[in-house]
Amino acid sequence: MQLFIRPGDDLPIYRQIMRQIMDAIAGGRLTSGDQLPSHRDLSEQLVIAPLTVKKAYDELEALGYIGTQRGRGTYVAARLPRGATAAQASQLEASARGLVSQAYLAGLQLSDVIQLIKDADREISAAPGLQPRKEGRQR
Amino acid sequence: MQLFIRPGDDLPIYRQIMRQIMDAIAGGRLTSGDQLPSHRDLSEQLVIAPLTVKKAYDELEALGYIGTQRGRGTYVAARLPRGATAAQASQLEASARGLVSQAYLAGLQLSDVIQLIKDADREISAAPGLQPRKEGRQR
Amino acid sequence: MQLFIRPGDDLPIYRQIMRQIMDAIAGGRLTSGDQLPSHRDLSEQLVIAPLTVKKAYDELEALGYIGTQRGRGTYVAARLPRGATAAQASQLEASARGLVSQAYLAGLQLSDVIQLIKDADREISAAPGLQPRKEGRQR
Amino acid sequence: MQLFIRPGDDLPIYRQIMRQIMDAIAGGRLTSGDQLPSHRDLSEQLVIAPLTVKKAYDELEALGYIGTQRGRGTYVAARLPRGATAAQASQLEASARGLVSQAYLAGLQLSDVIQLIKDADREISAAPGLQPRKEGRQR
DNA sequence: GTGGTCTAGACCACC
DNA sequence: GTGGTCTAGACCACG
Repeated sequence: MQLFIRPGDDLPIYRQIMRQIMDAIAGGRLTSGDQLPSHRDLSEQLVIAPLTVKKAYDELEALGYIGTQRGRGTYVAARLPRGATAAQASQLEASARGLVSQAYLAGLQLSDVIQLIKDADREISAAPGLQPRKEGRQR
Repeated sequence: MQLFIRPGDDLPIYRQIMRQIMDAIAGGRLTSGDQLPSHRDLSEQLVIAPLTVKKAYDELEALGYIGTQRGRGTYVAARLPRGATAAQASQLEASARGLVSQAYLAGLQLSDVIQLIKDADREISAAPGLQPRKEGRQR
Repeated sequence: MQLFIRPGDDLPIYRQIMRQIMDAIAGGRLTSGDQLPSHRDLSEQLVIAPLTVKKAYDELEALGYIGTQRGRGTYVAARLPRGATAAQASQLEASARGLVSQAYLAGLQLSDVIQLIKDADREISAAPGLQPRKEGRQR
Repeated sequence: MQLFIRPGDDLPIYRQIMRQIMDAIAGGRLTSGDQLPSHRDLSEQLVIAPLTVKKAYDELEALGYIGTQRGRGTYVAARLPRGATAAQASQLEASARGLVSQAYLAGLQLSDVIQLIKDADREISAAPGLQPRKEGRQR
């Protein structure tokens, strides 16, 4: 299980957790049915309050990425909310625009940005990240 | 002068202003020496508190993008802070990673993301955006 | 025997079971003296823990809907607890209020809600639901 | 401002709050743009922890009923999430089914249930409930 | 043991 | 003042 948080970061801890889990799903390292560690275990491991992890899980559940079953655990949703909504699409455009603008201010060219994207793709697809807890394994 | 803010957005208003001005600089629609509207005028136009605009200007000044000349107004800095700092570089990587991850969750492919980037490039370079207030044109 | 459970549901599994049995009694598909499947059989069929079914039966027994005869099985009670208690009445009002509110938020009218009620009535009275295990038919 | 909670209730406090606010919206006593009391004020008034109210507000926001603006307050959403989704529709059917079943067990007839619905309609539309805090008013 | 709820504080960013 | 985040506990319901 590799999940990293940077306590003083600009991004709230619970969002760092959300993002890493969503990254793992996006990269295929977590797929439908995989069990996530209990929010208590994860909080212990990351040395943060259980509620903080729970908040991340709650939001992910509200977004449809994971589902919880009382007394049993938390799992990656069977049907992931794919399919670009209009809102998603416009947000992606805004993000792309932000990235490009940011890059130009730093003196990069369009080709440099595209290289950045390719690097990110490789990183997301390959990163070891988050070890799901499959059936009886783990302690 | 076209500047748009969304009050309920995730991004604080003052950051929305900062970003749009930085975008305009990145896109060449604002260049060294161009005058920005006074924070009072801008606040009136956007129907927000003057302090909020002032905060955006202050931060931009602290970052070196603009400079104020007491009694004369606010101008885009003569020497813009180009040149990728280490911090900037790592932040760009993080942004790229976020964009790609977000896109994959929405079901897009790497090629789709690259297209998004190209679209953003065109939009940033061409958009009319922020109309600088050149020389004497007052109000 | 048709009994359906949704593991990740808001309602605990044991309550889903209780509700479906109470529905069957309300709809006349189960009546006084009908035998219910053993909690072990039912748990096997639903692929859940036997304790969960037992809890549902225990609660139903505490409420007076069913009775167990040691060594013989579980049966629908001879004298069902009809007669609206004050508590039941106020709960019914609360449920009705919840339903109406929920419907209005979804854009429905009063008449639509009444239609929903009529549909539900038809469904409850007619549905095949829970097949009681009459007399000697064993497994 | 009238909002009532029953601490020991079956329904969690934060859901009681959610429901009453949704009821108020459904009944037209709260409409788009109305400001809700701050979660701190409301928590004080109800004598519960601020986080509990906040959780109710958070969930309502996730559902699209209200929106928050940092530093300004919380408001009823401009565009309420009307329009029966498939999920909403099936949930309404389930609720209706539950109500009817519950009523029959209590010995009521179909006509009695319809009367219950009509009573609930009157109550929701007329109840004084939740006083929105319009512009400068309040304290 | 798992998730669900709640408390009573705290500090920060924003407007 | 507002909302946003976080802590370090606690108790309960569920399976």
